[in-house]
Amino acid sequence: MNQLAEHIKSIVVISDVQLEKLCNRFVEKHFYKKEHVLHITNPVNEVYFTVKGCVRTYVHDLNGVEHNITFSMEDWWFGDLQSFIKKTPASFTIQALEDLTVLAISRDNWNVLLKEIPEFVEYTCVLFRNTLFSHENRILQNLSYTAEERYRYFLESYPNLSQRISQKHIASYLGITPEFLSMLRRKK
Amino acid sequence: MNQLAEHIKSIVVISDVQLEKLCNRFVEKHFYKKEHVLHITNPVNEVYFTVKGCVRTYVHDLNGVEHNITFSMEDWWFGDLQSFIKKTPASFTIQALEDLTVLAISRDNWNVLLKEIPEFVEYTCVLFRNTLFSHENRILQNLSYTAEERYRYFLESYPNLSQRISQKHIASYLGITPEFLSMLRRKK
DNA sequence: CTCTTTTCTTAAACTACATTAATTTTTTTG
DNA sequence: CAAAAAAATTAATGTAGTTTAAGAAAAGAG
Repeated sequence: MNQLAEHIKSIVVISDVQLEKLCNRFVEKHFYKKEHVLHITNPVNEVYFTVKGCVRTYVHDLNGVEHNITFSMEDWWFGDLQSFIKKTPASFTIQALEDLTVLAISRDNWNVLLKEIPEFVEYTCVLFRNTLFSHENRILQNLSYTAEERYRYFLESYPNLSQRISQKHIASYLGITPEFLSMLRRKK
Repeated sequence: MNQLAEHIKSIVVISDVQLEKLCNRFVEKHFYKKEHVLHITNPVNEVYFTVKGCVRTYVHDLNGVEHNITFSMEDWWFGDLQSFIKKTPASFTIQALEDLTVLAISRDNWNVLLKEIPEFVEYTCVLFRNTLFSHENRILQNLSYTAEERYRYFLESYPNLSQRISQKHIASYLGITPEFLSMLRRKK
């Protein structure tokens, strides 16, 4: 539970008492590699903080092709936020890419924390904002950069991730085929 | 000033007294068509609520080519949020595409409202979340859809915008050349 | 450790979209 | 309203990235 506490303290000022009240609302969960944390069509009642391992969040397009939207690893949050908040069915599928330990928080506990712990409001606001900013940058990159430039940027930004995730999945994240990524890598 | 008040009331429950205190922190500003509301390299000290007109927010890539990131029109917020919050230099340029009336709020007033009016915190949180969700959808679309599909989706989502904005700018938003968009339109 | 499955690579043919450049249409401005 | 400037169209040629298919390498399972 300590890892979440550290993460929160790195973002907002909060007393240890409040921090403990906060952390008590989370439940540790485990998933095996390849297991689904969240499956489209299921209701979404939790979001997750990653303690150990990594996951991919993806969608199926109209032709049934999978597209990786994002990866998450230690100290990152993940989940289908849109469905969690709007109470709509999941639109993403989330799969563990390694054996996974997370801290899960239910919608009810989430709402309790928002009401009772102002620091949690602040913390989540900062998280939302940062996510929003990284989305902005990603949209911008898709418009401005070639696949090769996007790949190089991905390597720079997430050097450790690229060691842990198969190229097939990286290609899908970049919006290209694995074959083309393979060609880019050879060129280097 | 009424228009902003209406917009806020459509999102959060708030008393008329609070609403007036809130609205008083905004200043009305005018820009002519083609004028820049915000220019890269300038400091960012305001964000804007659109009363009348529309704007485009864009970047220059490494080759100097412009890419439209987003359009905003009546009842939409715009600005370089990232720079506004982090106090970094602007990374976007924002240009009026029509004669423009906005309500501007300075960083100082923004912070006052966040402290004094809890409903404003709630309101901005909802705005951030919605922006985040629409960014998510856009990233997803860039990965999954062809230019033609993205164009059709744009037309459906913003039928009035497509009447007011030149195709050159729409093409840039979609990440294609005006020539190719022209070809797609002929095919229809 | 072997068999099976999945992932990665290579290469040829193909397609969505870019580039260039000329022409027409629309918008802006004096 | 006429001249100039900007935007839109068309068409030929070029290229980044896809598709298909086959073989090599790596990972997973018994």
